[in-house]
Amino acid sequence: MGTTQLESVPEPKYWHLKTVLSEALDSEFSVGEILPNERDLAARFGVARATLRQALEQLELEGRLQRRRGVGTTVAPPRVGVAVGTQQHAWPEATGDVWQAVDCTLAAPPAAVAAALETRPDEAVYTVRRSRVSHGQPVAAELLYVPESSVPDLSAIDAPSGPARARAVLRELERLQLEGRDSAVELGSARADDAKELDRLPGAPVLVVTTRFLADGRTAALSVATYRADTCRLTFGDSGGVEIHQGPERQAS
Amino acid sequence: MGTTQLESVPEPKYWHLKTVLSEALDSEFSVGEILPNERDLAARFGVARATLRQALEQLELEGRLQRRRGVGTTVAPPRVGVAVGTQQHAWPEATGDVWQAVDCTLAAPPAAVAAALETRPDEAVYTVRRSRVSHGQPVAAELLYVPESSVPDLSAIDAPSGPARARAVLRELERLQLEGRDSAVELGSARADDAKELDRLPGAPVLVVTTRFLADGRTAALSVATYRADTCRLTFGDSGGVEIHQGPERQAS
DNA sequence: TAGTGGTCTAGACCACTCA
DNA sequence: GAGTGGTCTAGACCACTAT
Repeated sequence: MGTTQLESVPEPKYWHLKTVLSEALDSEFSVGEILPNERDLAARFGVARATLRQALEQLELEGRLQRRRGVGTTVAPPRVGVAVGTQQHAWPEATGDVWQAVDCTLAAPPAAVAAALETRPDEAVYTVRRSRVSHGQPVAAELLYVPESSVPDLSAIDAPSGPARARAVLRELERLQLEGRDSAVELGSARADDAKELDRLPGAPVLVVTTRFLADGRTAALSVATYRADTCRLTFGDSGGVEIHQGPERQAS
Repeated sequence: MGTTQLESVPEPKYWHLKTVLSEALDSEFSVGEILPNERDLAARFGVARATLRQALEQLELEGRLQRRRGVGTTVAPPRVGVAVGTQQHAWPEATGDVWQAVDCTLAAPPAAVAAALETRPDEAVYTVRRSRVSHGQPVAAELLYVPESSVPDLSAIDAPSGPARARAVLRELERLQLEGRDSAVELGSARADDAKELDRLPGAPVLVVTTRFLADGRTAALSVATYRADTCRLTFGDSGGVEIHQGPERQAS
């Protein structure tokens, strides 16, 4: 057969498409610009819409695109670097403007949380819900679990409800001598409640940062923070963190 | 039609499927067990294969499943915790068995790397390729960029080729006084070469850890490590890192 | 109401693994 | 060669946003 070039390893169409689009984004589009709609793009490249969508999904996963139902697909700005655990021995900041307390409940925690906290499954635990905003966009939703025994001086009277109670718990927590912290990062998909708070659809890819705060020789608090994977770059360590935007990515094929 | 329950917020089928499958995995399957094939599963749940696949993809993203072409879908073991930057002031280990040197070249680096290294774009940089294995599985592929000026005493004679040269570069690097390191974690998709090394298909989700090593008041080396997102939990900090496996995940709906 | 992305279907063929 | 997951098509309808 007179195929022009016999590809030894035939690249999937969507993969090739992704490369082409990626280069077009670099050279022909600027941040915030709206792309043609999916039906037009698919027709232009001569593929089915599902195939085009596979390419767009990857580009969205890599933080190059932003898609919103009813609106369209736009070129995403570079990922924002969010500091995570810069200070090895700092409590989750109660004040400052990065985290905003949303709510606080007192109840028995999920079994997995109780295990990580090394509390009895029936011991009541404060669950503080916070959200983090950066550059005007919501970037993370956090659940902070604080065993009642970590904040013994907190009385229900001090903390009547909601955000006020959350702040009271955080204030009490800071009185403890923090000895260290452990973190872990893994990929997850947004639960319905987190997705809503992050302005994404359920199932959207997120980076889950689990942090254990150690004080008095035990786990004094546990934070499970869910970051938008499409828009965030988590930075650790002394200073700001490295930014490498690989630019036009050439496929080795 | 006599639909049993009129869902006020109709959950997508694939989302509901994912929940059902997730529960089945918890209660009826054990690690390593093979699931029925996709065509059978789709028929059993009364959905198109594409819809079923959407659910499976999510579960794979969350590290619950492992799929291999030509073989089948199996229940994945819990994610392995891999230590990343446990020691704030440690060079990338040259010895030890976690990282294995694969290759080493000396050439002008990509522009983005040169910028992060603060070298002239034409300055030659050693590119050390290493792979990391954990529990017998490849978990990460790394490119370590070391400017020639960081290892001035290295001569071509010391390092004839391949892995030997890579080890020589690492040895020289360790002689510098390390002042600190910066890391950043973000979501990416595997390039073709990394995918091959990680035993995944191109485009597979990966956690990209970019680390800058500081010595002599400048960036002495830059590491770009690509971790399998499906099998890895990256741990930072003093000790091992937290493990929270949420178990059966109840959807708030 | 028009236009967007999100979901879903019922097929088809391909690339790969393994007996 | 049989069976698996991976890719692709050409439709359809739905949920959401803006006007």
